[in-house]
Amino acid sequence: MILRIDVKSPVPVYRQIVDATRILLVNGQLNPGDSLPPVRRLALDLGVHFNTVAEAYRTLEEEGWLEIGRRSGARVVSRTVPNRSDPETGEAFQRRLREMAAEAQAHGFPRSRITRELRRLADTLERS
Amino acid sequence: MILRIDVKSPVPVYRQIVDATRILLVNGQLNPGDSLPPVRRLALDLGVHFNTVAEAYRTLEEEGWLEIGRRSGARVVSRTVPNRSDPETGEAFQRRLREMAAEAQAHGFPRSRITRELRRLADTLERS
DNA sequence: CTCATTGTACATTGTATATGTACAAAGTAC
DNA sequence: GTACTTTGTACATATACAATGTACAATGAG
Repeated sequence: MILRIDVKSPVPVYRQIVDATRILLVNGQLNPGDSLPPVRRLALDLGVHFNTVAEAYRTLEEEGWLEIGRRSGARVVSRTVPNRSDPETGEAFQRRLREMAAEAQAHGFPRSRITRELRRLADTLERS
Repeated sequence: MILRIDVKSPVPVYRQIVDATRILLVNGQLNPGDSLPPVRRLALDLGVHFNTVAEAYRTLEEEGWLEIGRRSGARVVSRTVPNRSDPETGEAFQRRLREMAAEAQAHGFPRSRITRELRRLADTLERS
């Protein structure tokens, strides 16, 4: 499993691991039955402590993606997606989207590229 | 100035203030010459300590949006947008976009609504 | 049965957020 | 010009959380 994390980011490392892994899970690059690397192994690869990785695995387990066993390690399980999406999720999604767009513009990122990236992601999601 | 913040959010309050204000600035709802409320006033409105608001103002000042004076308070200044957007900003934007989409899907948010929100924001940005 | 491999528990340390309190600066009123 | 009020600033403190260090427990392999 290849992840890139940034220790200088304000986003905590364990959450970066969660976020990156969740993308693999949603995209079907990790499927039920697949094993994740042992915490010590992934920790070495990423250059962090194994407890940090363990925390990330536990978070993903709470979200229903993984099953963790003492000797068996972390294994992807088939997950029943919550089909009842609360309205708050939608609002938060919209708000964070606007925040990110504003921040990108503030960094000098041209509006045309923002719209392009937004549409590109929309297309990708539609096709997969 | 009307902002909504959430003290239960994992995002720190001062950053929520920064993010929300930045949207107003980018959208032209706050313009050069406009004054922001005194820190004690906005703090009362939001239900936080005034030093928390002051920290947000300082962050926006560092980003080049504001000018802060002892007695004059915080005032919006005309800002020269960095026209040289470093490639890292673009990559980070794409990555965070994908992370958010994955998280929304994990929460049961239907893919169709995600694509709709993405395109809606793209349209809005294009027209304004 | 033994042991290596795996995750877990918990104490410790560092960092960042939010607050409390005292202070400094700078307009305003007279 | 002096006193006062309004503004932001500085810094010490409390707390929460992230990351680590270290010891332990469970479990599959041989």
